Amino acid sequence: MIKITFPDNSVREYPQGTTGIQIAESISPRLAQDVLAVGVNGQTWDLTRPINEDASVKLYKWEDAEGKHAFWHTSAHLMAEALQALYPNIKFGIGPAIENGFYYDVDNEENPIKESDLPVIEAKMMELQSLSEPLIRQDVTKKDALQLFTSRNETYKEELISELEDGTITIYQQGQFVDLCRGPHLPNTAPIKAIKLLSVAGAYWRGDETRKQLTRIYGITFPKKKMLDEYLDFLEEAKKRDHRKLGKELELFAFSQSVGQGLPLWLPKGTMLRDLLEQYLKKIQKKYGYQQVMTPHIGQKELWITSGHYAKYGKDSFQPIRTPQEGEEFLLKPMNCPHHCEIYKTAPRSYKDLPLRFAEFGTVYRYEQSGELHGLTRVRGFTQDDAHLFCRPDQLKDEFLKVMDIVFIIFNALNFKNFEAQISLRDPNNKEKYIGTDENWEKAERAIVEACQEKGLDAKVELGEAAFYGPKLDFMVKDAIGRRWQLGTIQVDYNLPERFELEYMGADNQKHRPVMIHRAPFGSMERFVAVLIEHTGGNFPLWLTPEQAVILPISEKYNDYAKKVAAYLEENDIRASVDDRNEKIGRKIRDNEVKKTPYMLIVGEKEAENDEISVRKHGEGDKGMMKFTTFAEILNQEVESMMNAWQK
RNA sequence: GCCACAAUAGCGUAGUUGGUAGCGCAAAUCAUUCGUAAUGAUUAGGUCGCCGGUUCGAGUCCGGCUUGUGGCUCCA
Repeated sequence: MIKITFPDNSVREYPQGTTGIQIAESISPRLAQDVLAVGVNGQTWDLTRPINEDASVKLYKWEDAEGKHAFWHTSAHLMAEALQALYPNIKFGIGPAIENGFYYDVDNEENPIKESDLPVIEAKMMELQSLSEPLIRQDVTKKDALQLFTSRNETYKEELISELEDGTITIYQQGQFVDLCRGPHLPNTAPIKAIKLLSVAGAYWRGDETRKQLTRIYGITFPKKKMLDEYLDFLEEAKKRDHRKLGKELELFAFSQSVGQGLPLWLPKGTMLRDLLEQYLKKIQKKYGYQQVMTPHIGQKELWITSGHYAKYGKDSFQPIRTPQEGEEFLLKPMNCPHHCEIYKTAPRSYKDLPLRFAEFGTVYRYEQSGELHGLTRVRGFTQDDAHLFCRPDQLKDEFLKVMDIVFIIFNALNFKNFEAQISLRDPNNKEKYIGTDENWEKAERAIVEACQEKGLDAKVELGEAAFYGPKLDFMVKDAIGRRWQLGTIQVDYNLPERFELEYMGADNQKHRPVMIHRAPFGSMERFVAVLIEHTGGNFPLWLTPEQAVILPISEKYNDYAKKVAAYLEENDIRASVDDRNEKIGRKIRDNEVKKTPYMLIVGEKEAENDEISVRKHGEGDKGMMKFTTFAEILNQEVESMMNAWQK
């Protein structure tokens, strides 16, 4: 007998070789039906794999990430089985479960899979699923595995196997389909009741641009048809929050083919929103000792040769601007750091002057690959809420922590609760990609890791994701359909101060090198606004919304009174307008609900007599009458408290 | 940049064997002067993204380009 420990620490005895599914059956038939995989001493196993020693066991259902993972991984195999049945010469790459569903990379050489083929593949999957074929796990030697997949002409699998260690190789078979696979899987395909193949895409083999591009087929499956319908509904709903759609509907920004790809035009309302965000951050930065600076949009090419950016990005960027002067070349600035370094150098600095914090909403231009452009989140011209902090080494951690505070203030004000933090460090195996000494890198990386620890911030560490001049701490927020975008960023840099020969005079009367922090709490105004639109669905907080109130006269007879109210509100810094169209009140209300204006102020005979308004709140309805002066006071108080919450 | 898909009026869209473009909203005009999610009528608006080809004839078929969408790669 073996002892099985459950998550609640209860222990039961089972015969040696008991499987996860048998354990589930011993507890309840319902559980046996719902269970998808089993955790054995922290590893996820197949339900049919015998457990031969004492173990702590957790049964995973659909609600558990591990359960979904096994479900979707098996679905990927089911799709592969269907593909093989339909296209006998198809070759398989990899086919994992992902956050929402699964994919398989395939190579159907002469006849690549197209979107129009998906329904046929789906139908075949259904057909095979109805057979409820078992997935059979088998340990194999490297030799046998190579032989098996070579005989099947699976060249991609051969490559994968050749890199594996003998004795660790397992294969899974269901029906005619055999796959190199670590597992775990469902016992059989029976639970996969609802199937939807979503899209096809090109994907480079092993993520390497220089290698062959395979066809990646994305799909998702569920144990119930209803769950699939709900998921598809969710995707439909998410489309309504797409910032590109709302940006157009709410007249925030636009693109023009004549202006160029990835070069957004900010419309009046979008500009208002962006301005308000900038003012908010400026106010915070002022409190935190920043000084605003302004620098030109271009600079001599030599600036970026000095910084190292030209060597790394020069040929893939907007090309230099020439002048009538032979040999003179300027670059559109792709970042603000060199300019800010030059500001630092305008005066001799003393250790007493530091830290210096130069902030600028700096517009930069980067020639992103055409395929990368995406709404406002990835553009070729954008404005960073940039600042560069120059400090003494002993001030670094404190400065870094204060920058983190600003990021948290911003995220908090806009209700970004589910952000993820990522520490991006050097790839230790690929150091030639980076500039600067090992010593400086280690100092910088340590500073970030320690700052996160001090703040109790649970940050994921990613190797190889650092900028070429220094490590960074990034804050990522998801968009409406779950794509992650980097917003705030904080970077520690020992390298640029050296390249620009920045100095300060220490208390010891010796010259020292300052440390630099690059930081942008929003990241870029464009991307931040994009993610904000998707988070709010266009229902912006009152302090930020371009139009806070609209006055709706019942008929044209009350237009003059409406204008009087509007003038008062404007005098009191409230953004309001009059809807004086010749329409019925019901129509005006509807249109302004659709425009998501927070307050509708309805005025007719009753209101005009007493300097009153009828207040209607967006999404809530009629709030009754009040003096318009009272309304202005209440609204301004609300805005005030929202904008100053961070100071408490 | 690569793979797949798409592009019809300001916006959203119909147009299924190729036969000369509809609809809704918005706009303009007129009537109506209205009390909490769409008043009615009339009018105007389209070289069907661009260039080329096939054809008696192309929104529709073919090729190239541009722009966009979903991914891959990239992201200072």
